[in-house]
Amino acid sequence: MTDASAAAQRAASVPVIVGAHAGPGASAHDTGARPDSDLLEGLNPQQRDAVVYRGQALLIVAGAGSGKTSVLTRRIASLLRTKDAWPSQILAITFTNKAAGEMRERVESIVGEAARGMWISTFHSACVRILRREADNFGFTKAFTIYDSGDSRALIKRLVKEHEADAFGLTPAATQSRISKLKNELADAESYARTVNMSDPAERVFVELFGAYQRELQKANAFDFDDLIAQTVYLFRAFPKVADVYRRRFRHILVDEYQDTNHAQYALIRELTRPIGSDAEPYAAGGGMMIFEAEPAAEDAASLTVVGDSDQSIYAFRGADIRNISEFEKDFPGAKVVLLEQNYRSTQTILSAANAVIGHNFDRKDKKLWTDVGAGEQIVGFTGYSQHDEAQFVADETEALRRAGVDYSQMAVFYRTNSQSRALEEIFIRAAVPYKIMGGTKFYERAEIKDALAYLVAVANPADEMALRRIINKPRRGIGDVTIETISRYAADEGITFRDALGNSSALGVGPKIQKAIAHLDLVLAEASEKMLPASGELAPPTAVAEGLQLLLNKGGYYDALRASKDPQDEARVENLDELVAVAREFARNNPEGTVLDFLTEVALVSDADDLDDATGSVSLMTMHTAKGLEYDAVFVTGVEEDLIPHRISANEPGGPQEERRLFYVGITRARKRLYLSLAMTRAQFGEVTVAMPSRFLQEIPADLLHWRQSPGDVNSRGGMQSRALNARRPGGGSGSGGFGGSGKRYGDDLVPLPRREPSGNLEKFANRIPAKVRDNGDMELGPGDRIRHDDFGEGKVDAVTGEGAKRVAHVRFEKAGLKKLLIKIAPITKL
DNA sequence: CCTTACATCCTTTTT
DNA sequence: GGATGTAAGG
Repeated sequence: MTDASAAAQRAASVPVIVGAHAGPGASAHDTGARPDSDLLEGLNPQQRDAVVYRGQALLIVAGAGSGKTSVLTRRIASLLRTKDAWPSQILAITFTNKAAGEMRERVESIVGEAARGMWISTFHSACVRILRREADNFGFTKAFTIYDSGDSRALIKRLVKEHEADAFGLTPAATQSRISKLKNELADAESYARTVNMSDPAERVFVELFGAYQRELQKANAFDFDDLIAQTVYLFRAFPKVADVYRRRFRHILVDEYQDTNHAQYALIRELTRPIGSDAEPYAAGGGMMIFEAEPAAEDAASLTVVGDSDQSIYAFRGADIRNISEFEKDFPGAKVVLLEQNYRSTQTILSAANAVIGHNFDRKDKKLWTDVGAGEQIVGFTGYSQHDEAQFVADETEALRRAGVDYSQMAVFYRTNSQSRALEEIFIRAAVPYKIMGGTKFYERAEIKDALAYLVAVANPADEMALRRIINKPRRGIGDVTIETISRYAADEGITFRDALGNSSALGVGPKIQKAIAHLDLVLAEASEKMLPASGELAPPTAVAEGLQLLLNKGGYYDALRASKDPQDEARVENLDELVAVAREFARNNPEGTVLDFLTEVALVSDADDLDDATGSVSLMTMHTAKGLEYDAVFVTGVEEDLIPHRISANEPGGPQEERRLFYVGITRARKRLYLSLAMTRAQFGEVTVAMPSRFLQEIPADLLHWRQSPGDVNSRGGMQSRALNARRPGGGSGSGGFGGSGKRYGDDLVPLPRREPSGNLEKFANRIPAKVRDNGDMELGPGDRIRHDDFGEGKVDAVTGEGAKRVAHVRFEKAGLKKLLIKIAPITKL
């Protein structure tokens, strides 16, 4: 509501007055010079179109690096400048909170104060805002909390156990992902039950679980991530009057990364862009497309702008439906489509490689990125013997770039799975390269942080029994499962909540020691509650959250327990908790009126990518998923191996290999000037060393674009365990036996055998050819004293053998090369 | 009720 | 290799 008054205030200071609800109409841009002409400077004709178009529906197909963020921000600025919209009429949806923050900043830098009052946020944040306002309408309270995937997994785990559902193959993980998928399709337990054969006991149990899960959430006054969207849609459908409030308010809706929206998000957009008052009468809801009813007053519907690129759709696994974007024109008849193909980010070499790779996806609209900045450097390829060797190459190369004047913050290292970061991290530490891991074991997923937050939840939302159960014995208070069950039964018998039962510790019939512990916990929670949630009408001081948190941790005994512990990790845990308190203080500074709930909401909805990268002066490490939307001068894509990218699991999923290719495409198009593709011949995956094969995607890159610093062939014919990063040998010579994939496994649908391109230069003749087999010495027996010959190092004597099985390492003293460690299974050695 | 030892599963990707 | 779960003993 402050938005509205702020807008009104500004309205007084500008010459053109537009009625409060009279939307666009008489816009200013028909007369004379455009008020937004400065916004169009430096834009190409297509970008211009996208900024100035005014109509019901606009699809901006924005290839990687085509300046879409700039277009989107200028479009918003233009809407404001031309008085086609008030700030409060704009709803812009981005993929991450960070993207939202950046967009807001950029709009503000153009139009200044006038940007206030816009909603620029993620789907999830926007829905929380709406739900908090409307929660009382449908069986929740404003104090609802948000379950992240860990929370809901814990709940599901408990339910699976209670229903003995694992007997039907319903593991917690499987159940969770099925429920999530269904929610993304806007199904609930009842509607799902109608579609399946309920005589199948497994289905019956699943429906039972789904229903129980939902009841538990409601009882706990909590939403999970998927609910935030789906329940908002239900809210709008069940209460058209409420929906109309938001339809009236948001006249211009803009959605970024539209290719990654799922059905629920699509439905939400659909609801918001209906004409006001249009669903006074019921309409066919539920699965699939809804037909746009003949609307009497189409101009009443909000205008919709979506931006996306189907080649960058990488979230199908969590329900993103590429049809949302590919059928946009069908969904919104008369929609205007603008195509942005000129790339302002990368060199032509990088773009050609990207085009070639993505061109292998069939069933896609052909789109070719181009640039006028020139070819630039060749892509560099490197093959390490192990992931450590590969990491060493990356570290050495970052150092070389640094010396050449590239700032660390302009370099990034990508990988497919989070676990790959470990090897990189080890080497980076040793090489003293400053780095920052985005994501990974996330701060807010650490046990101690979750515990601390559970304390806050226990205060802010007493209905949330999960949170209470989590902290009731942390630190150890002697309250185990038996006691918890006792409390739970007592609460049920008395018809009170679990939280209230804690207040009656003397009535529980537990031992005096335990009774005292419960009473103490109850007291601490009550005290914190008083601090953070003053009686209605009063406002808690900004510092209340931070102080309340400290109170809980101190008086609750959490800090003491950690400090008393002799586990060295607990020291780090204390530091993490201190950091959380600091986060709470920071929050208070930015949101003087922020409540505990606001704090918890913010914390629940931050993502890795948000974890702000003022990584000033450090190299960024992240997954390719996290990399979406970012760009760097130099990019290293590591682990370019079969089973990793494309990931092994994707092989059996419909469309899996294609999505993996898009992911790889996203990775390489992040690079501005330099792109490195690296892999390792062996990779330690959960203890065992496995032999890795070069990714099929490497073959899809034209040979003349890729210069192998050390090709898979080099590694195959010559051996060794230490890094070759700095003294890399020339590629070519003697390498490149055999073709690709010979006897190897086959994957998925799209392993297309490529005719080999004739390489342009002789020097790198077979450089891009990928060998089928890696050397394998089988179970070569070696022991101390044995003499061996190594292809590179010559003869030497074995000092010792360590490790087991495939990981056996020989420590060898060579006559010329000195002491080396060799992985016996694959080193190019023969026993003498 | 807590601690320890052993077993098992696992690894995509995330709001 | 790591986290998480189960069984046994204290």
